[in-house]
Amino acid sequence: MLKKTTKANPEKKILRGPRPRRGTPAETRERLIAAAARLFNRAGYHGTDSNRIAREAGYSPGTFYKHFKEKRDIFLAAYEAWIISEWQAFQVELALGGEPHDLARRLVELQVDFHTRWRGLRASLLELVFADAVVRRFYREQRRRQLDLMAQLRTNMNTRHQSREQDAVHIYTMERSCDAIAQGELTNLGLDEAVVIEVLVQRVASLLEH
Amino acid sequence: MLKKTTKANPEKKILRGPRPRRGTPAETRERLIAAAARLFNRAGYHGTDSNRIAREAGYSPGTFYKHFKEKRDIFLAAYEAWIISEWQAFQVELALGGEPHDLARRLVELQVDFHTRWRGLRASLLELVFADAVVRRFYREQRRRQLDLMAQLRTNMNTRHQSREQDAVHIYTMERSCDAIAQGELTNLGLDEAVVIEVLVQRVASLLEH
Amino acid sequence: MLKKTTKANPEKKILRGPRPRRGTPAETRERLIAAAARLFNRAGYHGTDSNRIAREAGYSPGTFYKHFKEKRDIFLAAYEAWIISEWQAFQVELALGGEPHDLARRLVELQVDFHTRWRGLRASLLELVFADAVVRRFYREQRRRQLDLMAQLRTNMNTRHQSREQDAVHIYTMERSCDAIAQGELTNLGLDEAVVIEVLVQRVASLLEH
Amino acid sequence: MLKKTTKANPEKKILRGPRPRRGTPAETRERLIAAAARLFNRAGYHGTDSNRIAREAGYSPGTFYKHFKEKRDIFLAAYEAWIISEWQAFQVELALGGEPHDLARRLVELQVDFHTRWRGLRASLLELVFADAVVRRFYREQRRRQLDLMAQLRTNMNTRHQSREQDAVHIYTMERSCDAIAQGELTNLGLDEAVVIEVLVQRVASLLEH
DNA sequence: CATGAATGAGCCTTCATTCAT
DNA sequence: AATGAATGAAGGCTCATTCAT
Repeated sequence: MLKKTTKANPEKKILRGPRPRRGTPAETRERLIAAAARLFNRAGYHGTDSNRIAREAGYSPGTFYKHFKEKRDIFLAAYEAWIISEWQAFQVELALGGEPHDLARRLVELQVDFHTRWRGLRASLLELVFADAVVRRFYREQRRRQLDLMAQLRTNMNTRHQSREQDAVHIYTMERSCDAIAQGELTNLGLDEAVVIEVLVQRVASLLEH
Repeated sequence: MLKKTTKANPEKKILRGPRPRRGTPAETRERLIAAAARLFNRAGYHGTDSNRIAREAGYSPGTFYKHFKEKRDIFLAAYEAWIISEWQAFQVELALGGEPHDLARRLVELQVDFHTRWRGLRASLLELVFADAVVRRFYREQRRRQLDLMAQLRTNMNTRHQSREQDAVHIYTMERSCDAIAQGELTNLGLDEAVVIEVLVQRVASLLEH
Repeated sequence: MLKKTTKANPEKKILRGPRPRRGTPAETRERLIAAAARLFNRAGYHGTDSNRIAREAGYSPGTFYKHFKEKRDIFLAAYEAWIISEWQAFQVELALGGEPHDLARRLVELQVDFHTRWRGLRASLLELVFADAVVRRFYREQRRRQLDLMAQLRTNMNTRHQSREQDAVHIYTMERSCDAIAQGELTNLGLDEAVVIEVLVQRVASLLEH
Repeated sequence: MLKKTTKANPEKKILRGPRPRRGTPAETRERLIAAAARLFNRAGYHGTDSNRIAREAGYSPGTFYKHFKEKRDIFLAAYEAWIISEWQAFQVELALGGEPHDLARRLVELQVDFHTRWRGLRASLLELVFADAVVRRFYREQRRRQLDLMAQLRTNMNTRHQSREQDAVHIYTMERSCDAIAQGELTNLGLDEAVVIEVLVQRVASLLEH
């Protein structure tokens, strides 16, 4: 009753990822998040199970739960990783500056690129935001920052004035269009992605001009 | 005699929906779809189980699977029901006509209304489109019809010329903005929904003008 | 993602109990409770897993959870089954009546017998009463009935007067002694079970005499 | 920068016990046993995990398993610690002597006190004795000593003669009644603990008189 | 046409235990 | 002597789906 007998289970040894064993907790955490991001982007949140994430990162199920209280938490962590990385890349482009139209193009391409690489996570995001209060709160917080940033940019760059509500519509336009490109929707419908991108570039550019 | 222990499903018999029992297959099917739509919109696709749908409609699990090969199928059916109803309402408004700005307002409000009532299904839609090839095909088909309709409208109404790509971006803008309103995102962020709606109305109106 | 592929798992077919398939829910429930009682009495609560209970009853894991919300619930149900059956047997002996000493002996032997057959469940009971608030409430309720019954018997039989507190100590004495016999503790320590039983019989008899 | 996502074990570093680190092996062992006793008495054996015991004592899981081969072993060690301490206290009272009734009262109160402080461990004891052969052997050994002591006391004090079997019943009565008091069962049922204690005192006193 | 009991694969999560440092 | 990251078997529970009536 008390003592567990060990059973041989040879297949359990087949690990997909590398087998790090012993690193700093931070490294392990990062590997888990990276693995989760990969899998979420391949199969979505509901198509990915926590044991598989651990295995993909080269760990066992227990390790997963040493770092994340529940499956949802690693989704949030991966989501955050995406936000941070997209954000940084965005800041880099902004800092580089350039002609409004050029800058706009680079920004749009950046967003398309990120939405493509994170499309699985993004596809799951809406359902989780709808169904899970914790994800919703986190999501709203990101949105708030995004709007704050846009407002601040408008001030700094002395761009065409518009309201936070107009900013929101702009964000939604960009976001949904980039998702469509990322999901291959346009190509699939016989539309020309380049044209859509050009439309988006125009919109962004018109914001950047004073 | 003695206190009864907890029963797992004491409410099993309590059916939420009416208790139709015996009707034409078509009626049964409709009731199931209506029940599914209600539940999907309350808890999302993954938050709704097929037995519960049957129960909500007043049927048993077996009946569910007599009418739908798998859970996904009833999602598609509910999705289709939404599309058709929104579509019809849209046509009615179009037929009523009126001043471009007025018509635009009615159309925007219509879409907001539908997206609000179907927000749970819509929230699940993207993940399913991403993860499931059949849903994806169905979704693409709807999109194609939508684009065809817009193109046709443009011709009929002799409106401002724009490309299918521009139509797509317009659709995305409307869709994502209406979702945000439906999910309560704007209110939650302290934005004024009325202002956003006004922005959308302007965009639609500008399309309706020649 | 959505569709699960069926995997062959031949060993899963090995069921220990009979394979009833389709009976009334009440029958299924009874079989599950009987199986749980058997296993709890063999290995204790923590040494018994819910899947095993289902299998022992001839069902699959899902069936278990159709009838019991959680593992604890079937423990309570088995506990109740024991209480009811011991109770009925006790009433039968009381109704048969007889000489105080004879009756006392039959009652003691009855209790020893029941504690022996239910020793595993009894062994787990205390820990659960301690650790689980729901089990505790249920347990207390049984105790209250037991005390009520003793009080009532005293009145009816016009037996030697004693307080509810004295009743409690009597109950504890009987209970713990019967557990010890049931667990084989006495034999194991080289004591004579018959002598202990005689001591208990004397105590019960002295209560039955006026 | 961005809001941190939930961490599984943010409190991992927060140690409940003092932070001893480095001491003689015997000290470490004692601290672990003390921590285990505390936790077992709070949540029972199955409600306490070995890592938590280590943490509570200010050590790591590895240290735990350096000192105890398995979780069961620390249970036995805590159990033994209780037996020894109760035993010593008992001897002290006996040595103090006094009027039979006074002595009896002190002994009963002593036992109630110990059973109260060790109630979680005691609650788990029966299940472990039932389910685990090693615990069972240990437990039986304690019982044997207890009976031996009683026999010896009877000889020394020239008390009323009774058999080992009668001793056993006496022990069971005391034990189970004290457990009930310790678990709050009596208060919970509206009985008067003081009265029960008085009953027990009478029983012990009658043994101490010649 | 409908039932609903039963299925069983598999997911999430825990926790006793190990071992490289 | 101690650490603590990592393990992995296994348990509780769910839910899409089937099938005998």
